[in-house]
Amino acid sequence: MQISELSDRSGLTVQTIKFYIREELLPKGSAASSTRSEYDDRHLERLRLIRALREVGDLPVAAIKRIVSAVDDDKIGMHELFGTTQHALGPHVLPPDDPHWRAARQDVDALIRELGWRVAGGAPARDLLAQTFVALRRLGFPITLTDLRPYVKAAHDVAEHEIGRVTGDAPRSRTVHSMLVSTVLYEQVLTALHRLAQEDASARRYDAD
Amino acid sequence: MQISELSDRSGLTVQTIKFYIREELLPKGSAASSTRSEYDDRHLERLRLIRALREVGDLPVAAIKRIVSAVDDDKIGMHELFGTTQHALGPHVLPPDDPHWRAARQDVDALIRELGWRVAGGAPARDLLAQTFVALRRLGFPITLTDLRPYVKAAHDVAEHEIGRVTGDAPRSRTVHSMLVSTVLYEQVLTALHRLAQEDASARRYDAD
DNA sequence: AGTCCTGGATAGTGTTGGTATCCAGCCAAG
DNA sequence: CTTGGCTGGATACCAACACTATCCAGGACT
Repeated sequence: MQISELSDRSGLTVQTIKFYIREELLPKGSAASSTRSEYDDRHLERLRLIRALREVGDLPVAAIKRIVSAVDDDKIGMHELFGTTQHALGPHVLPPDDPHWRAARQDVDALIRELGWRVAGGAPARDLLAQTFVALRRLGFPITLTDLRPYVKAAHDVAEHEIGRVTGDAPRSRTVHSMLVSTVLYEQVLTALHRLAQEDASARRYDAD
Repeated sequence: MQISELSDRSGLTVQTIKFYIREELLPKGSAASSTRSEYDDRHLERLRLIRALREVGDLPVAAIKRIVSAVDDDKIGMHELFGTTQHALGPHVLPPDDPHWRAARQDVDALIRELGWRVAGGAPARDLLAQTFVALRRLGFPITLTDLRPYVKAAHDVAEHEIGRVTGDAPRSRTVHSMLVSTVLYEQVLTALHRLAQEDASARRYDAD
């Protein structure tokens, strides 16, 4: 397959594919001559993955690079890859050394401990949650455990379902893709449905019609 | 209050505040002299809102501008403001005229109809969901109604809880803030908890320990 | 022989979200 | 009544990001 066919089948321009090769998101094709390379289905599949992570997951190119190099490293186990993905998802802002922030972060840590969840201490999602706690408090809407309960339940139920869906007895590349799909794409599914459900609830509450 | 105090209390630099005034996110202070303006608590509160929408919600400045001008317009009702916020959240990519995409969009519309949800036809979240459908299909993980069920339930439960929490008998500004908080900030809460729950599930599944 | 495509390199583009600087004018402290 | 710091307003500048455009010479197909 030439690069132009790869372009047609992936829906990305030749320039963009070259750019991804330069950035090491996509491996080079095998050189057939000094001015021609051969690409195969693995290149195509990789491009589709990149496109999904970029367009749906809105991940920066640098984050995708970290993910795909973990994907390509056979020594990296599934749970480790999970951690890599979580780091790629962000947030990418490092928390300030602020007393409010430290308190929020401790609240988050306490919550996770209380729930008995096994989550790495350095998981970025801890910071993400702490960040919202700080913002909510600043805006005069402090969050309580009661407020959180429905979210915890929803998150838990959905995650439970997701982990069951990741294929177990399949080639590594399939399992890995299935995991990335679960974390990055289904996160958007949940977000989209959440927004739709909110609009419905708002219509029922405010829009008599 | 001078601008420097506003800066200290909001945690934003003077330059950034000036920038927000230029971009019409924040109204000017009342001119006390040709080189001095007076700011009040409403300015501070507005800045805190802007900061939350930027840093937690990751909304672009232009989107925040649209939100705050809807907030400031007393003629705009709560449900209408909801729609404005949804549009501000995106996605900001307009869908291509592609048969796969149209099919996905029809699936989404059918789903919403089946659920009986009252959602505007032009709601951007429809496109967001359709976009994930297309990507999932392209990656060889087509989504089914069964896959969606837990997400629908989770989204519905959480939204139901949220709409109940929006204060009813309070000054408009408080109600409006409470609505924005529910949509933008609690979306991040749900996302963060989802990621944490996934990591826990992954640890239990893959990381014997 | 001519036309098209290619790999590889380098430079340029548009958007976003601020920063930095400069300039007078003012205001309060000494 | 001067002096030092802060101000509004204007303008310029900047870095990151994700491409996009151009150019080149060397194949390859027709």
